[in-house]
Amino acid sequence: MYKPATIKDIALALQLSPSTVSRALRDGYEISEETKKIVVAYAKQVNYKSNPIALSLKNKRSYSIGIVVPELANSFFSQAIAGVESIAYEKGYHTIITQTHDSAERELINVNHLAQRSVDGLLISMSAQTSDYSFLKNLHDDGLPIVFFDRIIDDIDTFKVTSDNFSGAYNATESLIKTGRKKIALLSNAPQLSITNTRLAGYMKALADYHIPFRTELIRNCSKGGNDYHEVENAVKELLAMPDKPDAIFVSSDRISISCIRALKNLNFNPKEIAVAGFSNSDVVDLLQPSLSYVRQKAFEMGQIAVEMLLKLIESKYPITEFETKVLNTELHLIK
Amino acid sequence: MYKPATIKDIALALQLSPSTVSRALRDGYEISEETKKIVVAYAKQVNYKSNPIALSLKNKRSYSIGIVVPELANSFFSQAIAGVESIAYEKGYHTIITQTHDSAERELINVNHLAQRSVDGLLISMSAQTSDYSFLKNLHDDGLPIVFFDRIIDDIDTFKVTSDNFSGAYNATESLIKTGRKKIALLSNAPQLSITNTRLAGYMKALADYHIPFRTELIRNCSKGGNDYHEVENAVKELLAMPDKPDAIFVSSDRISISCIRALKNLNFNPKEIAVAGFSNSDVVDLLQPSLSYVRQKAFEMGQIAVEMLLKLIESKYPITEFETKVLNTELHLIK
DNA sequence: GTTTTAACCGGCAACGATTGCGTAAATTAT
DNA sequence: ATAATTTACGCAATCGTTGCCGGTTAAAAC
Repeated sequence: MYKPATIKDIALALQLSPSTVSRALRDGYEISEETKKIVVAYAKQVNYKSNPIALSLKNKRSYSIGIVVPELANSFFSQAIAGVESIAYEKGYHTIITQTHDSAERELINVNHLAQRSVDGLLISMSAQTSDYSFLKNLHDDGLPIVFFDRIIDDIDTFKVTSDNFSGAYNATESLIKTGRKKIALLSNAPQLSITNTRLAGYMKALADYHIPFRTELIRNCSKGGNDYHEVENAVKELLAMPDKPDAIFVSSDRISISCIRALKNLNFNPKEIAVAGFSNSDVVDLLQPSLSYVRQKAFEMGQIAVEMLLKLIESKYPITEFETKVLNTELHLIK
Repeated sequence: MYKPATIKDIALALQLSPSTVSRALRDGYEISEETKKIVVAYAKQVNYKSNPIALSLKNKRSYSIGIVVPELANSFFSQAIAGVESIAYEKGYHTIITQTHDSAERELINVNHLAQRSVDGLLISMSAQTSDYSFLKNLHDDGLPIVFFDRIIDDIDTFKVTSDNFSGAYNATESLIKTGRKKIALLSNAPQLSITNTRLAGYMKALADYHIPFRTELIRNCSKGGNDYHEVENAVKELLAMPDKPDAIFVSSDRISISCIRALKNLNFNPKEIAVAGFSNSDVVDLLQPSLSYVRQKAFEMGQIAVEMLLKLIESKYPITEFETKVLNTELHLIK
């Protein structure tokens, strides 16, 4: 079996006590320079690396942070994770990434696993299908530092960072209106997500500002969040089969934007006939056909900010009671 | 701080010894049914969960496996990871995912971190920029179970799983030839990757079989693996500026396929003028414009097979000396 | 009635690293 | 020359859990 050198091994080989070796390696003041040299040299020779597991057990600190996202295949999340890593590595923390596939059950399992493997803190963007947040609340009450990003929740009082989803949705809707569209459908994600509702509000405000009546029959919730393509295709099909059918679709979810484009293609719809705008952080969204205007979130920055908040929580000597929710603006990219 | 209940806490509360509690919870034969009931009930009440860190320290088993991939944002890898997870969770293992961004340095750091956090084994697809495999070889020689997938290497003797890159490349090239293309350029990844060379061989064989001369000036290595778009754009630009310029491009790398498409669009090239075929597991490749024929790998299955191999290594009582390299076939999707 | 034999449970040590405390020897101060 | 201090190190406990060795009862066997 794989068996790295330990402090005891070194102590035995050098006829010293483990304590002395430990202190020598950490450059303790009570160890003679000569001894230090010997120990350090031998440690290097046998490629000694301190055992993080043992340290975690003793210190209850692991210098690793857990990341929980719905779906790695979603560009937004992989970009956010890259942002997290850029800061975390710099500060000496490692990241442990898990995905929930938008399943509440998997989310519970993953979060508990991370908590028990004593991550020092948790970055989480909630699964679309989670409605019971008590497991997170319990962990948080027990003192586990948690920061929410993107898909945040109200029930837990801590640092949060998300996009200005209201304005993003408003601007996207407005851009459709400005190109003459008046019957704008909305495809959205599961209604228990914070972002779903905020984006709905932005959409409604834009309609109101331009005196376009709000029609509930133009709203479709795809509660499986685009994990089920057929749910989206059916929604699109229904919309386009309406007698007074929409001339545009605003998609308020990243995954569903792509599914919507695919549905329009599969249903052989003329791109001129129906305009699409949607949230998307896909790195190929500009190459898609039918094309769409898209709202891009600052995913990388969001990851960076989230982890900075988390590290503040982790490294604070005293409990923090004043929390902030940061809101990042979005960028609207129009079809050329 | 977050402080879960321990066996000691239970022992103290129930006036028992820690050993008794431990055995009661694991249903040891030497504990009376009555005591077991009491202990189990109390453990449930205080939500006792065994501390995996302590267990790892003691047993040198963590029931977690490390996954190292170049890039999470690459659909191929996120699909493979999903495959790994599907099996791993079922068998009671957790996954710890890290990405290298194709950096040799980051790969070294991540692998060492995983090894020291005592993962029971490692699944790895090599970074494009790694040329020194000694760190892996050392770990492997020390007994750490390792399975390579997709981007495998020859230097280490263990289980491996990859795609039939030769046939994939052959078929894609052949499809271009069959549509009348004769001057087929090749865009490929870093030459130290196994897959790069195998795909090159498939490309060359197809040319040879159809009596098309092989021209080195039509080969371009993008050694940054598509992480640098401009590298790809320049390669495309150069190819298309040649006096006897190619009428088709075969892209032998997932990431670069997308970059190539983007380059052709940015350079305003007529899709009729130049046909493209490439490896891609993107879930939107069928929606891209300019469109391309694409070779799809069985990423999910590859992840499943890789983890099954790894679990065989991990759970085997005796050292395994007979290793297998599994090769999965690919699917060619032609432009409609 | 004495010995065997279960059934049940506790104590100790160990996994690897750290740390407060104790202490011997060496050095300095008086 | 003696006391006070410094230097340099070892001991033992700790984190949570489990394996191993005991030991104490009681019932069963002789």
